[in-house]
Amino acid sequence: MAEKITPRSVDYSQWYIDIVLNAKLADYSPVKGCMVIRPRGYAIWERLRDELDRRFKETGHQNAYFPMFIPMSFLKKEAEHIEGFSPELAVVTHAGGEELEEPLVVRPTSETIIWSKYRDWIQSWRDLPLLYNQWANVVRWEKRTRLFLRTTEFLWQEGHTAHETKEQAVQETETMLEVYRAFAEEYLCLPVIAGRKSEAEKFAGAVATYSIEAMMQDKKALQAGTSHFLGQNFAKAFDVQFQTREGGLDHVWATSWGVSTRLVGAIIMTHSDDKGLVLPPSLAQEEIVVVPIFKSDNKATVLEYAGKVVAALKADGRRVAFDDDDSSSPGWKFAEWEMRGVPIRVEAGPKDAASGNVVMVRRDTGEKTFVKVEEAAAKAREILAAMQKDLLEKARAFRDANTRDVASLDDIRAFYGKEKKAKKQSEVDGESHEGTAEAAGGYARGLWCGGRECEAALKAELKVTIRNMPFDQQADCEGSCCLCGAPAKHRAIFAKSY
RNA sequence: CGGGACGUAGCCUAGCGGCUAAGGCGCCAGCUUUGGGAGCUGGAUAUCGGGAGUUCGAAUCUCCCCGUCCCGACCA
Repeated sequence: MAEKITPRSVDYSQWYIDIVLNAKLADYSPVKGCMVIRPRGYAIWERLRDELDRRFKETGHQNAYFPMFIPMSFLKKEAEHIEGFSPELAVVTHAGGEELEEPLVVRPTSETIIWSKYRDWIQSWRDLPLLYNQWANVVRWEKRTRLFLRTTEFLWQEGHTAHETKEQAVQETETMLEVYRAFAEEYLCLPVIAGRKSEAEKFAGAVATYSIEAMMQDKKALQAGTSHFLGQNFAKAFDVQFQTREGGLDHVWATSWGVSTRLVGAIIMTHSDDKGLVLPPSLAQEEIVVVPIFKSDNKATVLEYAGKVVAALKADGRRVAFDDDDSSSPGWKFAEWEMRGVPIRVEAGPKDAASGNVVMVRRDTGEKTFVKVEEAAAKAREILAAMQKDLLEKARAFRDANTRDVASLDDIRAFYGKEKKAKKQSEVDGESHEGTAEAAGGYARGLWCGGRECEAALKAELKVTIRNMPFDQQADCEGSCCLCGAPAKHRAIFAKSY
């Protein structure tokens, strides 16, 4: 059979699409830019969602649900907000066979409808803080879509909190970004950089936006989560005031924060290879697949043996698939389960049954281990734990190897200019051989003055933008802006991004 | 939203104005097989993306629309 997955070295975009479609994570819908999330894809989202939800509850948040239809007038109450979102709104003008008096916007985000209710619910400082989250779908009419990464409709969570003081709201913004950072690294094996967004990149209506940024295998950055300090902007727009401890009146301070199904795309693009999906064990629908290898004359023996292995693994708490289908060959099954990203494959055949072993194969490294059957459960646990750790470290090493300190615009040009040469070279060669490692680019780290102009100029010239200003790298920012030479204020990460 | 490419069975592809739209993969049945995508025999599956037009005749030519991919613009 023909190779199903386009190698990364040939066409990174096509590789990504091939994985999503062939691993049956998602499919296209009849409506442009929308996607159907299939069970294997949704399972990843479910696991991710459940763990994140647990972490939200642990930090004192509650879930609620607000409607998807928002009166158009609500969005107009916050000037920057409507300006930022209006190009991508879907609007309902007719319902029940009649034209509506006021058009309804299908939510692109829920700040406005939520704040319209917070106005009713918040009277006193005793009502604060209000720490709500909702899991929902949102719609943004995107011009250019990509499965999971940018779709017209997507699933996400949006936290919306209200606080008594500015300090508390800022604290909440930072706390939630830290929840995202820890979650991304521990659970998704995505090494991320937590930092503050530039003015140009911040959320429409926010005072400050923070993000976690991940690097994909093509060295482009992907914003994996955001947390916004909204100041009193929405409280003022929706007139949400409360009585302070001192008896005065003040507008409440707000935050919002979210991650979306885009994370599924980030996971795919960070860990997977040319054989298919690679998943962190934490997210895998099945941690282990057991493939019995039998002939017709030993089928019963082998199946019984393999069945015992399955039982032992399940008894140890593992999520196990048992592929005892007799119509496809072992080789087929191996390839198929690798495509699906199952972390461990256990092979159990007649030779193993005779020797009391099984073969354990690790998805990310391909490493084969012969294990005594009574040690299989312990060994599986060990491999899964190692894989969870190694995937993060491998991604971190890749990122660090593709991060460079820059001091001038020429440094940046050289950093990304190489990529152009590499592309031209590969065009000459007809095909490139090395995979993504050959392309230049990645994160450029340098001092920045904070000015909008030099950031915009950089974007215009190289399509490189400021991803964020890492929290842990703001000490010692003396020097000049690597873009314009003015006195620097921050240290920023520059990169091409999704 | 502009430029380009593409759309033929579940998937990939041939056919590019003329007879009943062809092949591979997959699928179904049976036999045989199974340690890295097996084999044989038989079988089913196509409003040729949709619509309109040109023509004696359209998968094939023209126009419009829809969708996917790539480039650009845009993008909390």
